[in-house]
Parts: sequence; structure tokens; C-alpha cells
Amino acid sequence: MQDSGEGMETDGTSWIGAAPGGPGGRPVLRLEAFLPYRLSVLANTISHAVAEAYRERFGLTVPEWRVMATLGEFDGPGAAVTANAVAAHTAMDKVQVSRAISRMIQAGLVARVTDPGDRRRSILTLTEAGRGIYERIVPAALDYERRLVAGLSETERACLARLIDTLTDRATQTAPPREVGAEGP
Amino acid sequence: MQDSGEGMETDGTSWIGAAPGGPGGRPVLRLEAFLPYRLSVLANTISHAVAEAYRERFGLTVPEWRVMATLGEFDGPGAAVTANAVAAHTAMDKVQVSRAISRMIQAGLVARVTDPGDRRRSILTLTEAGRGIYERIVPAALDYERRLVAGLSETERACLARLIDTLTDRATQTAPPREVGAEGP
DNA sequence: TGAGATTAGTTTCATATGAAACCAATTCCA
DNA sequence: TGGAATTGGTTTCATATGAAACTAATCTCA
Repeated sequence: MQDSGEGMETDGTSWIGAAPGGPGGRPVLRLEAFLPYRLSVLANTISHAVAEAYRERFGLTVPEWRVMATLGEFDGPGAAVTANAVAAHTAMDKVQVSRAISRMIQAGLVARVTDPGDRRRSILTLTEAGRGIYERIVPAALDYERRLVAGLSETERACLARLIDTLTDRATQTAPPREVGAEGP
Repeated sequence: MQDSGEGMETDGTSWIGAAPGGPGGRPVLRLEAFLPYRLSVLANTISHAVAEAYRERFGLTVPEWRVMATLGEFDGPGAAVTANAVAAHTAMDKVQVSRAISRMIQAGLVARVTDPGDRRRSILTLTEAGRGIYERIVPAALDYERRLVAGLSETERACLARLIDTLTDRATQTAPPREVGAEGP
């Protein structure tokens, strides 16, 4: 049995996007309380700040930074990071990864050698210069993150971590918006 | 006195992006635990699902949907919603709003009349057709939102609402990443 | 084997985006 | 007044993006 059923939960403090005026009245949605919108604004705000800083201070785009973060975390002797692995780890598509990598090779930040065992693949590593930038960015990035969450209690931080996990899972499983009550195609 | 000083808080469950290997060791950042990255992935996942659904079912882009949501919420007799007001309310820039509006006028979803009191401005309203779509989208959007948060407890939902608020505030106030220890320009 | 299916990665093309320049109407003051 | 500064909104231009087509290497299995 579902708790609290289908009932409206718009108690005024809830951020659920519905406003009074339920079934029968004119349907209303408060954009400023609508989860997809709120999350998008939050993520974009952060992303913009980060992108501008990386561009200005380190000459990197966000996709490039993500490639760098992946290589910084995993490359080196014994590892064999491919473009595909980067794409999987960064949630970027392979086109974006391919472009980021080729720019970084141009810039001398990344080295690429064909995998002798499978000549479709290339193994990617940070160059000396690349790792130099990586080691400058990481503290800045962690510091920024720390300042972002500085006002949150330990409990809230834990909650945040869990919420992001849960929602990310659900977002991949939840069917997209469709007309309520409409039958399938 | 700062609490807990500069000490690492990476207890293994925290999502703070740092990994063991602190000062002195090689600096490491786990992208998959890094807040800006996590939020970006979450927001993009939701945004993609929503965008695809709006496009396919209603022929709208996300910026267009946001314009529609704003007009649906505020337009009508007595109100005077301008492009500027839409931009402010949707956190989009004026270029994006201008383009969304002109497409929607083309499509017959939005009407625009010059404000007689200030002929730089135009007052925007949903047409009959526009409101028709709005009234079909809103229930679908609210239903999607409800399904997204279906697994969360009431406490978690409240926490989510507050966290998004707090973080959005902080994100606009927090200085962007800069090299730790570096002096200003 | 070797022809079709698969996988890694790149290129193409059409669209989306945003910063900056722009136009027009309005406001500000000397 | 009347010109400079401001505001509302659009256009331009250069870049970013992603879906789909493409190339090349590898795998599959009849």
C-alpha cells in the first residue's frame, strides 16, 4: 500500500511544482518550484562559474577538464585508459570526448598511443604538462567544492549525496513525461 | 577557530571529491564524487528526458516550454508579461527568450502586442492554441516530477527543496575556482 | 577462411548557444 | 530643451553540440 496515496502534497512549503487550482480548475505549474527547472538552474549556475574559471585560468573547457580528471585519476603504468573508457566515466558522448582529446593533444596535454593489442584503440595519458595543470586544478576544484557546501551541516551533506544518487538512478529509470491518462502510441 | 581545520573529510561515504592522497601525495579528485559533475549529470539526464518528450509530444524545445510555463502562470487580464520578465523568471538570457518567443509566435502559440505605454516593450500572452498545449503539458510535467521523487521520504523531499535553494544561493555568491594560495591578479 | 556484424573513434552536417554589436524608444539632467 | 546614457529587444557571428554517416580494425561463426 502506497503511503499517502495520490493526494496533493502541496502544503505551500513543498517545492512540488503544482499550485492550488487542482483538477477542475485551470492547471497551474510554478516553474520556480519545478524540480527539473530548479536542478537545471542550479547545475548551470555552477557549471558556468566552473567553465569560466577553467577557461580563464587553465585554458580548458569543461569537457577537456573532464577528460583530464579521468586521466589524472586512472592513467599511468598498468592502466590503459581509452577514449571509450573516458566517455563511460564522464557521461559524455564519444564525439565530445574525441574532440576534447584532439584539442588536448594539440595543446600538448595528452599523449595517445595506439594499443598494440587492438589497433582500433588508443591508450591515453597525461603528458608532463598535462599533469602539471591537473595538479594545479585539483586543489582549486576541491576548494571550490568545499566552499559550495560550506554552509551545510554534516547531515545535509550526507542527505545531498544520497539524494543525488537516488535521483540520478530514478531519472534514468523514470519514463519521460507523457500525457497523463493517454494510452501508449 | 575553524572547525576540523583543513583536515580531509573523506570518510569514504562522503561525496566530497577528494580521495586519500592528501597534501604531499599526488593530488587526486574522484570525478564521480565531485559535486559540480554530479549535479551536471543529474540535471542533464532529467533535462534530456524532458526535452525529448516535449519535442516529440508537443513540438516544443525546453526554452519554449519555459516561456510557455511563465505565460501560463502569469499572463492574462491585468498582467503584463514582457520578454524581459520572462527572461528574469526563467533564468534564460534575453537572446534565448527572444528566439523562443519568435518561434512560438510563428507557431501560433503566443501573441504579442506592443505596450502602448512604452513602445519598446511588448506584452505577451498565450493564444487559445498555446493555452491548449499548456493545459496538456502541465499535468504531464507534474506527473513526471511526482514519479521522479516517488521513492523519497517526506523528510528527504523537504531536504531536497532546502538544499537546492541553499546551493543555488551559494553558487551565485561563491567565488569561482582559483588556484589555491594564489594571490589575486 | 571470409562475409557480415560489432566496436573504436572521427567527420559531417544541421542546429543550439551566447557574447557583442546593433536599433529603437525612453529616461536623465546640464 | 536636447544630447548622452539606459533599457527592451533583435540580429550577427563565432563556437558548441549531437545525431548520423563514415572508416578502420576486430570478432563471429557458417
